[in-house]
Amino acid sequence: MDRVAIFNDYVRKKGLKNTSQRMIILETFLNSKSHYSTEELYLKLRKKNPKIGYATVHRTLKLFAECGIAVELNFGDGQARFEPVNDEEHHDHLVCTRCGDIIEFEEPRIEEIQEEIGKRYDFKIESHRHELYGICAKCSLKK
Amino acid sequence: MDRVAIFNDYVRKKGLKNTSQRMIILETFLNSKSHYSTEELYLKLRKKNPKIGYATVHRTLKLFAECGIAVELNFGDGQARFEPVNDEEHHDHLVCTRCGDIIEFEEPRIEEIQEEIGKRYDFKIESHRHELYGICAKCSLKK
DNA sequence: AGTTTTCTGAAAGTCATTTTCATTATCTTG
DNA sequence: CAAGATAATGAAAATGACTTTCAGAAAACT
Repeated sequence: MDRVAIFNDYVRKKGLKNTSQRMIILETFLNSKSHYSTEELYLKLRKKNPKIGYATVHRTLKLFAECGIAVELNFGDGQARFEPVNDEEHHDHLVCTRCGDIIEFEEPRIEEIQEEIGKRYDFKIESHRHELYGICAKCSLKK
Repeated sequence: MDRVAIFNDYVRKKGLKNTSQRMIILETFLNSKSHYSTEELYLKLRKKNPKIGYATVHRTLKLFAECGIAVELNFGDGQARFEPVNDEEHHDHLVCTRCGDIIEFEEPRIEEIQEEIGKRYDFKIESHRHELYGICAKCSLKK
């Protein structure tokens, strides 16, 4: 089931309504390089749809997170970012503290060890965040 | 060098002043179970020292982080938390999403893999955050 | 002790986010 | 399809954590 279908299902089940704004936001959100903050997505949407309000964008992003087609990320810059979720793959992030660039990485071994840690503490892991902060290759060169 | 000495050194080097408030805050901060938010530490300090202001507590916690005797953590509840740093050991956190309890874990294998990932992307890692969210043993029992 | 400089606490200001509320749009039912 | 019920929207106000301001207080230097 693709993410649009998941969202529509969620909306139906919850008795919510399917509005044009939500569709526009969903489409733009899914068809873009990820890691949008509310502000960024709002500004982007605004260009083509000047009538969409900031609050709606924010509410809709929260809704995406709620129904599982997005995750909320926070890289310590003081604003939440949202990333479309892809069921097949899970990744974490390298965050460049100089240019703000975000690189995704996958590491199944870490996922395994996490499971192990959960068992060790009798802790039911539901989600995690794992971010590595530092200087990316480009910035290292630039000096 | 213990953390009080590190702090005093830092203050001296930077031309800052050594005030009674800072000493009180430092002592309370170090001698407590960790993971205080500014608010929590402020309320605790207030009981014995009604004259200490919120801003001072917050500024001082930031100062601790700056001089390396504390780290700032963020568990997604909208407020920063500070934890005293212990040079010898490094740990990450399990955060119970039901009761807010925080359990520390150490896992050298993950630290190693992180190094490896840094090399893979030619990325100079300076810090990281790794948190596992879920339900702790106690809360699982409570139903 | 006097001077300079940093600190402090209270209050005001920021900034992202959230809520409110009057209006509008969607959905369901008749 | 129209009417009524209900949720959604956008603008503005509110919130809450954090940050800054500023006048008086405290520390460090001379």
